[in-house]
Amino acid sequence: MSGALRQSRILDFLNTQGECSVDFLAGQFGVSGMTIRRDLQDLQEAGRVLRTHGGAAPADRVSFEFKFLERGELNEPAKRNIAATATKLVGDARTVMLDSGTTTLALARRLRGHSGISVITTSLPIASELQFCSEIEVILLGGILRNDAPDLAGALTEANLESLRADVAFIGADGIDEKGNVYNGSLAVGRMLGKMAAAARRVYAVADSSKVGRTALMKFGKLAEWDGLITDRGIDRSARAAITAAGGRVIIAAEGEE
Amino acid sequence: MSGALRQSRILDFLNTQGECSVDFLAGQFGVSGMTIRRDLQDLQEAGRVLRTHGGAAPADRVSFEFKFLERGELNEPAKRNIAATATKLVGDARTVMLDSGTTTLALARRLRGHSGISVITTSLPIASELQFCSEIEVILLGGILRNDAPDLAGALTEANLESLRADVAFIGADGIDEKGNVYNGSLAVGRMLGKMAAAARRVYAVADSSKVGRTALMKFGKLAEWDGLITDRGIDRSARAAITAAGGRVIIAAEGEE
DNA sequence: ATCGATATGAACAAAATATAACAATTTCGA
DNA sequence: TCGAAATTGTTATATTTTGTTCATATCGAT
Repeated sequence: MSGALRQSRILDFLNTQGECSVDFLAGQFGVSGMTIRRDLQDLQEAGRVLRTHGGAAPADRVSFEFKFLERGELNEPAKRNIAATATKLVGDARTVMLDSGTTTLALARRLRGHSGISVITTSLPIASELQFCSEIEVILLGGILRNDAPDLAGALTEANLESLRADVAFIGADGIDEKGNVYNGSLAVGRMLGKMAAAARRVYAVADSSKVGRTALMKFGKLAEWDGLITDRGIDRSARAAITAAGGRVIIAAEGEE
Repeated sequence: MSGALRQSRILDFLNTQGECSVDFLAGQFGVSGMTIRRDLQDLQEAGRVLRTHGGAAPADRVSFEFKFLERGELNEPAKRNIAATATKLVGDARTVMLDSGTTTLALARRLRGHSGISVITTSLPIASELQFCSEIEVILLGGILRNDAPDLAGALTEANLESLRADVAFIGADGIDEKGNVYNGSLAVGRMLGKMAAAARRVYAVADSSKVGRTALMKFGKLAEWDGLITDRGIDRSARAAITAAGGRVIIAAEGEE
């Protein structure tokens, strides 16, 4: 059993039966007390348990997690650069809509500096990221929690979008073709994103360059009707030219922006 | 066997039986540990597995945590008993509304066993708790994320409740007086909970006995119009008699139910 | 407050595991 | 068939993890 798994199990024990002694945990896992102490120290530093003399107690807070498959690295430079460029395009908008996704999550992190803005999103991680920013109002759109991703979609989400307006929206794309059509891999999400785009005065697509030139299940928008695509310099030259010719604006994220 | 196929099988192993050691995988495929390590490195870079020392875990997930100060101990026996009793009262309801709070969170954990039900909630921890139960549909009501608690309220939440109906609702109370009036400490949340109660066929209040005999800022319901209050045996005898006389039903949670 | 018992963390040692470099093998296209 | 490229195995060298010992700190009961 790996250390990470053992630590996770220790949390299970603490959460189900309250305080546990080091000796008890050592016996449960067949390891020495020192190992348990080191585990508990890690967990304490992460704020997940409270150390007591002789053992540990569940932290005096409920922590919960939203997990999702990490498609690409959150820290991929391209995504960070795209997020940095997108942040500048927020400008003086007071109301920002954010689609879910790792790029928009990186963008949300950068919004923490801004104050007095409202963020409207379907993404639980984004809501999590901004929950303690007292200067930012987070509005979560209602809807059905998807099984494979921590975000919301469905009829309720769409209905909510009908009654909201934003100054700017940043929407992720699973694919963008040469004509500037924007695609999503899910029918339900694509339909919802179409309404999100319709509810914002300015709309930007965010997508790393690998998405350009690909299509996906559902077309839900057109760059010519939006305000731009923010992507990285890896974009294919001819694809870029074709999109521009079709009326779309392509914004290349500057590199090394932090 | 090709490398790609082997990597795909490795994912199968990890997903079906959890953490696997390098040696185990090497034995399964009849290849050296080095080959497995290279496979795992590829999979890790693709974000599909988590490396651990000695093997890999399927927790190929990024997690985001919501944390909030817990007012009472989640592990307080009274709350667990109340949750256990409430679970039985779900009966054959297909749609369950859950207020946010530690008691309802404990109730949500018990619902994981049920299949084919829909859970409607304003609580992010509850959504988190149920997100991987594929048999349970989680509907998160939209709304404004509160700064001091991981749940939603506001006009959007109330509007969402207008369009939903549930078989049963469990609603936490900050206070319950002798006439069976149910109170909440926040105006916005109280108003929202009034709508939640109106949207359910059966409604139960859940509150540990310390809340009985107290009032709070806003009255939003009346036990006489609901189906009962689930509390623990610590409830004051005269308060219980008064509530019953006023037409409220008091349900005492059995102890030691796990 | 004092004492004995227990818990703790630092330092070190040992075992298990990872990494890098290189050799051997296989694959695939011309 | 040949040879380049990719894949895999082997070996030697780091790195991580775990266990043990021991001086110090902490707790609970007088």
